[in-house]
Amino acid sequence: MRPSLKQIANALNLSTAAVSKALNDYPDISLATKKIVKSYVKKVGYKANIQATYLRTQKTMTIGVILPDITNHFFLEILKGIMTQANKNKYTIILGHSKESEAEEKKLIYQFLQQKVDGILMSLAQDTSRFEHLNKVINNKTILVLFDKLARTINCSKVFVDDKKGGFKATQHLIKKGCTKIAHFRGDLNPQNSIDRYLGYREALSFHEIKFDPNKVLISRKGSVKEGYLLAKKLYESGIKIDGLFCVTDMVALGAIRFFKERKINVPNDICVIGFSKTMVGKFVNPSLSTVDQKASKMGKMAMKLFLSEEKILKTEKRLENQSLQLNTKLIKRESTSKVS
Amino acid sequence: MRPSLKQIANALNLSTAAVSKALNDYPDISLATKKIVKSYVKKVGYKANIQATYLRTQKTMTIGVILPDITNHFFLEILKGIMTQANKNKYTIILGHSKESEAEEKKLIYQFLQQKVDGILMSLAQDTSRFEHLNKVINNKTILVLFDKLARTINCSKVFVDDKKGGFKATQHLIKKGCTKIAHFRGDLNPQNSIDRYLGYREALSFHEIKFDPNKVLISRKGSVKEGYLLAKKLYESGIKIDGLFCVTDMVALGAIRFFKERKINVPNDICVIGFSKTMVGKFVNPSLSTVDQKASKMGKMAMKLFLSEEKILKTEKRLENQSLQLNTKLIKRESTSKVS
DNA sequence: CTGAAAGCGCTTACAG
DNA sequence: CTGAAAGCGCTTACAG
Repeated sequence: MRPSLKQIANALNLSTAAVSKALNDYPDISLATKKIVKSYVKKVGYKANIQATYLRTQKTMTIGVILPDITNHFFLEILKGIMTQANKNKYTIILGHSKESEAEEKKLIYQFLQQKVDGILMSLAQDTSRFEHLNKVINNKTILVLFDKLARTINCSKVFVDDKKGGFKATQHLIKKGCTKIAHFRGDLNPQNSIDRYLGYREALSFHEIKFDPNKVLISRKGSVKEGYLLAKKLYESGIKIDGLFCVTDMVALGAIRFFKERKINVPNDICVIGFSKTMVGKFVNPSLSTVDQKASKMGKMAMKLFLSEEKILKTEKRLENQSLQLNTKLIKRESTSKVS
Repeated sequence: MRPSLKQIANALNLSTAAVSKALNDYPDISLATKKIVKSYVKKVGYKANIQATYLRTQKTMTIGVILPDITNHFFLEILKGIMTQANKNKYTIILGHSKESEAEEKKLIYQFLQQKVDGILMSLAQDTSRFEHLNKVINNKTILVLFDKLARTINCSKVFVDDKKGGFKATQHLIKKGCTKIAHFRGDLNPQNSIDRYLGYREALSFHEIKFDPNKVLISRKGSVKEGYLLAKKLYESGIKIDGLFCVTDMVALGAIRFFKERKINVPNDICVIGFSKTMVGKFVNPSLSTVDQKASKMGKMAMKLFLSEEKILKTEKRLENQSLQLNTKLIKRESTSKVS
């Protein structure tokens, strides 16, 4: 059994108050007693009971993290970033998995609030369209940091990727490789990310004075390999000719490439293909897949840093800053676009 | 602000004791009051404060999970299994990442014990060779469940894959495809898993009366793609001829295949290759990779179930059962072994 | 069937 | 500089 404060106090012939104050470096305790207390505590390995401490201080040193898809490599890199940063600052992570469902997300948030987490770091589920549960967090004075999938209208701190610039980079890369008939398999109309990637695509076209052709834009609802395959097929059978393709995710790109292979269309020589997200697989497939890296681990790190910063402001100034942070993407050039132009 | 027990009691003109008992279904409270209390509580959305409850009951309804590698898809599937099962039973998961380091693992365990988790579910770090920290968990009467990477000697509940049978299946599959000169890139000598896969390999050979040739067994320390490549190269340059290859992980197999491709050695026609673990990539590469599925999600589910079962036994009989559970693997046949024999 | 009281392990205003 | 006492929000033996 771990010793209690009382036991320490008894052993040292001090009051629990004195021991507690010594441990927490109160200025009104003599240096001598502090030394005695600290060395004894170290010896017996005493640590304050977190739950008991909470009852007085209302701080649990716990962060709730909600991920929409726990098997998605991108979110795991984010989680890794969060955890590394959290550990450094003595925070504990409790993990929730919304499975892309708004209902699950809601449940998790209520659970976290009940557990009195100091903050919630999360990415919204695909599903999420109403935001009362998020406002509940804010009204509860719990710090909320949204990362990646988020809604601009929510009043909290945010970290997100500059998807528009990312889409621009991807498209421009194709243009520089000599592509002029560039298709785009975009994501669903709802999450901001896919809209922004699409806007980046359009901007790159107009910047390089290539006429936009709505027939070359198809929508992938789930962003899956299968959809990529089917969209490529649809485009091919419609007779529209292309020499470049920018896909909203790596998975969609992989599906498209699979279709092109079947039809003996060479990637990259006949069609250059680029994805988005830098998933694990892209490096191993043949041809290896060019993509846009979102720097997931950094996103996690920044989300946690935003939390820490907000926490500090909250403590000293009793208010929140609600900072927004936009991260840059990085173009990863690989075989699927390595045509000599 | 969430209401407290006291506020509920005041509003209902009852004592806090009565309200608490009603909520926890004590038999000595009238059905009528229970109804009143419960409906009121539901209306105002009261939930008992977890930390305060803990102080009395010593139950935190929290499970600590330690993963050696948080970006490894296999562990994430396990985590998914654990979480689904945990949620069903109202448990919260706090997550630790040991990064394959014994020191980190130790720290996390001490942190979890301090946080008074009800149980710890973990897979050992590659690094871990001493077990005091695990014994500390056991002595602390905290339930310990080890999954996947474990040490047989530790006195706790365990879930693991039947690696030997898995290795047997993989090797036998090659044999059935007509391979007779089968190499094995095995894992390091330390973790039990790679030893068992190796033993399965040997058993399959001897079962099918193929002479074992130690020169066909090479060791991959880290199980990486690069090592697979280098081992394949080494074997090739040594002049030893093979027509089948069983690798300790999918990554090693991928590396080997990359080398064979470079040398225009056809997989599967010249050499059949099979991996182990069913990583994401295997499905997308060309040729797609045959492998042995470890059913990670089931492993997580079972780990959590073992915990629940131990918890029940601990509560009623004040002792632990320390159950061991061995899971079966499943052969996944894909292109890398689809030679017609 | 219900309530008063003690106590889980801490922190902190207050008194000295 | 140190200690006695109250209290955070619950549960539970005990009394009635």
